[in-house]
Amino acid sequence: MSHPVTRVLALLELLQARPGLTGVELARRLEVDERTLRRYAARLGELGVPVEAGRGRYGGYRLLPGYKLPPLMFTEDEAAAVVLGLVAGHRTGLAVGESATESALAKIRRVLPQGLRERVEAVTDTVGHTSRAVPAARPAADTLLTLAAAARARRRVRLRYRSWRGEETERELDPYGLVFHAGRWYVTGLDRLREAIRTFRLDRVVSAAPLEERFPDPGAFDPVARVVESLSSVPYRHEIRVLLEISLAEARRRLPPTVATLSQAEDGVLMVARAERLDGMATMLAGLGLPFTVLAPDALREEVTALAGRLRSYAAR
Amino acid sequence: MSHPVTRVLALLELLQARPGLTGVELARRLEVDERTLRRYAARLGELGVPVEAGRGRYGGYRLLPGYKLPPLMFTEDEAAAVVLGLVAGHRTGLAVGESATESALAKIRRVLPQGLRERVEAVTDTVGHTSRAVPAARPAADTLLTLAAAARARRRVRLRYRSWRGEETERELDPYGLVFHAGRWYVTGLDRLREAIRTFRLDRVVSAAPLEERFPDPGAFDPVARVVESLSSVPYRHEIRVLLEISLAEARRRLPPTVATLSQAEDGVLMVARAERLDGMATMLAGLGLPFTVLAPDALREEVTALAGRLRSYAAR
DNA sequence: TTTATCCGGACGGATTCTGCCCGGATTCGA
DNA sequence: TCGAATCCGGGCAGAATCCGTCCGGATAAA
Repeated sequence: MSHPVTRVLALLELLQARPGLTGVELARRLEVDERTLRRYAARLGELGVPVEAGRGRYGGYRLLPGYKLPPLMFTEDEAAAVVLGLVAGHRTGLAVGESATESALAKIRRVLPQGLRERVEAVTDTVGHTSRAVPAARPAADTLLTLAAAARARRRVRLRYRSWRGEETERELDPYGLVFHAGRWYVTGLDRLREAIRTFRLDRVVSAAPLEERFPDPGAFDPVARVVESLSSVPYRHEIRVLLEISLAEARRRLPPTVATLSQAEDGVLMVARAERLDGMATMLAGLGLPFTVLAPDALREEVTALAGRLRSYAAR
Repeated sequence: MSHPVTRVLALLELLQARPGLTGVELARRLEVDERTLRRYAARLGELGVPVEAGRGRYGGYRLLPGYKLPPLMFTEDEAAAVVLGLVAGHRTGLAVGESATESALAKIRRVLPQGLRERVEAVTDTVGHTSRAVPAARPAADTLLTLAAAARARRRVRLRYRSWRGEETERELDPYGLVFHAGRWYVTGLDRLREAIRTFRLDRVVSAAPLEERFPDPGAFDPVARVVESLSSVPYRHEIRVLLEISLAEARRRLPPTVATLSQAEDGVLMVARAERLDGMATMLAGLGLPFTVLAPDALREEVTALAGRLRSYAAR
């Protein structure tokens, strides 16, 4: 072991992989005197990588979070897992910070040893998927982090938001929760501009800045249910009410929450939904393959009857 | 800038973030003489982090892949993206190497500066999901990397495999491709033990070692189709053939490949599938909401007719 | 109390670091 | 071909750093 830079990094690597090693052991591994080992530990502290030591029996050294991120000493397996994890996040839409993800990937790929890089690329090149990649619509990492921290701390945020039309508005929001749904990130909470619960897509958030104001605990507010509800509460023309002869649990498994609201009723499950066109609803009901009763509207009964007629004609071909 | 260890790491950080910086610029940023900067570059080389320099106009320094992975100097956004990417991969099942992922996450979390760690944890703690997490069934990173490299290089592998019953077998496989499907990784290829195409789950692979033998290009072999087929080629009772009045692209969007095989025909799309029960198939066809012609079997026509009758009665309630 | 662990200043000899000097090599575009 | 812009590395001398050794002391847990 020839040089201090080498040894200091080796110490960092040992401590990242194995918190709690003793000074004797670390000195042995680095082939230095214990006093020197202590100097290296101090050196890491000067680098912004504080090292804490427990004294006495069962003592040893471990890294503490510092004011900055230290060099990360990954093994090859870990680096591969990181690359594939980033790629996976990208594919599913769960990745955040397009630029942060891309630059992290670039940094790793640039220095991946040849053999490992080929193996990792073989995975990404050869793997086939049976489900489609999610179209890109990702929030900046900072937006997500800021809103999550604000939601947890119950702090109001000032939100600059760009609507689908391109208009920018600024408002204050009490963020109640974050939801990941169908490849997109949403924040839902009390919009102080409208004094109503609103849901926003994070990829449309231009900026989010925490304010000093706190908001009270929203109690049993369910962000997931709320996002799903707001996504489905487009003012469709028809309100539909159908009684399904099925259990509530099974209905929940079969029907996406974005499609209908389900509740237990006397003779089955009450499904309440909205639809622009009733023929599509008739088709969906037929596709459930179970007995149902149309409570409203009458026009849906007619659509179901018409569908039955069509099926009859198809079978007769 | 006080100390050589500090400066060498600062150089590494600069080069990871900005390949191509000139010696003059790097020396300025590190507040050292250019000659010293050159010495630092050489020092990185000694650390196993080779630095290449382009001479002449538009020259500059950049990192090369070395024989080992260097310390990775991530920004806070990048680290957050890595953590969230790993968590995303874990959730979707696309993550590999349970232990590699966990240890990489542990390494980062241990040293994330307080503020950033809280923000990242706020995300993972507060986010709600509308789709379910995939149950864990992940291959070791090494297994995946080895098989992918072998598939690409068309090298046979010796596979030790544990069946669902717990029996271990050893065989040689010509891996044609890897597929990720429904939260699981599969490899498909020519099983030299059976001399037939077989599909294996990677989480059941005990070990995979590349051999010297090469295998010929499998030509137009489609690993995705094959995996899907082998997963669905349970010997269902009925073969079904239906002509759908729809485009092939739309059919592919509406019908999961695990359900049916689709091909372009003269008057629409030919759907070939297998089913144990025809009433379920009738229901599915009704749920497509488009005209169709049952080519076979006759019993399916009867089931469609029966479904039409049932729908008629529901509408009459 | 005992055992096992970490702590840090001081010293002196050995080694390394650094800026400066300098002649040389290599790209690229006009 | 030339000029501009870039990298290269040995040598020198003064400054800085490294390292083992020494040592008295502090801290946990059983």
